[in-house]
Amino acid sequence: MKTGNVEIGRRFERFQAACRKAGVKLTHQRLEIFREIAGSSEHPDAETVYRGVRARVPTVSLDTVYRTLWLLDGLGLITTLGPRRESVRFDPNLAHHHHFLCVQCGRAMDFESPDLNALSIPASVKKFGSVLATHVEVRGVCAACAKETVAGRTNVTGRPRRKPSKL
Amino acid sequence: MKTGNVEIGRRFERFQAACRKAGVKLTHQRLEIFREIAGSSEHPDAETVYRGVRARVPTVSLDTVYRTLWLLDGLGLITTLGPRRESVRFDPNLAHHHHFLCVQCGRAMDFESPDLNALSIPASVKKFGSVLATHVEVRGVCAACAKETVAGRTNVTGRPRRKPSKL
DNA sequence: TTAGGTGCAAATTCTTTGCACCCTG
DNA sequence: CAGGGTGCAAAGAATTTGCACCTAA
Repeated sequence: MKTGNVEIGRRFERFQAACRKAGVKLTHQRLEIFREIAGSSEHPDAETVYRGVRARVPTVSLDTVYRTLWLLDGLGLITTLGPRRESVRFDPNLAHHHHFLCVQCGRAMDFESPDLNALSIPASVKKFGSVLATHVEVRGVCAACAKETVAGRTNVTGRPRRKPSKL
Repeated sequence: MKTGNVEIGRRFERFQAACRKAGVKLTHQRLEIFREIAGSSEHPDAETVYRGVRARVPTVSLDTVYRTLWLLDGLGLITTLGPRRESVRFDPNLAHHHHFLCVQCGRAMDFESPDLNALSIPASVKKFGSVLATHVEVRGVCAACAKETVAGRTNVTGRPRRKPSKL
């Protein structure tokens, strides 16, 4: 899975511009960590990124990778898969349904929609494997969090609090 | 968020039938753990289920909750949100895209689809909060895993291996 | 210069495992 | 009665934090 050079270049520009705008420093480590992730269409975890970066910057620390990854996430330069920095959650609702996920507190709400149940998946997906289920994931900020977010701080720092806001 | 009694009853029957069919014992703890999760439309994590069950069965242990939850998952009685027992993964692809998630190995593949990008979300979702993004999550078994799964063992035991199959 | 970044090591939290005893089928 | 299931305590992993030194702007 390779990503075109043109696209990678674009991602770098976006990165540098975002750093400037957000007033965060453009360090060697950040550059290399970004390079590591921007160049792949894999969905690496922190450990994997760490291993890759260490090949070029032997002194980086795993926690810098974590901080940078969350920084990039905060800057909107990358996203995460699934629930955000929360552990696995279980869902007893076996009816076909969909989720609204709050990106602040991690809360998940169910909703139903016959239209969405009837989604047709592009044929190209079949080449990945056999399909068991399909659902729509909507991300946003839930009403409760929107209210709390007084001054719109976005915590771009890459230093998350351990429990963002346990439900 | 409450779930109707009829539906709960149905879930219990399904549970007992599934246990019988899979040949796993129907213990007091399992019943109570199932009751705890079947009765809510929250999406609790293991810790939350544990607290709830402990109110009725003071001696349950957290690890029994974990085992039972994964057992229920293995039996197809509940599902999980997001990636399956994997840590957070990051995605550098900012283009609107969708995911195919392998339920065996956790690998995620991107795919694009103008049709899916154009999904219209039901108006009822707006009451949850503001929508930032929407994407489709397809779950299935990837080609690689399908090949490996020789005898179709589904690991219903609830005793997962620590690293199911690190990508 | 100087506030923001970094590396290190220790702390935390979340999960899983080993094992002896217990209970369902 | 037998083998799966359970609780406990300890091991392991994945993340985060405190802090003193370093460096981009």
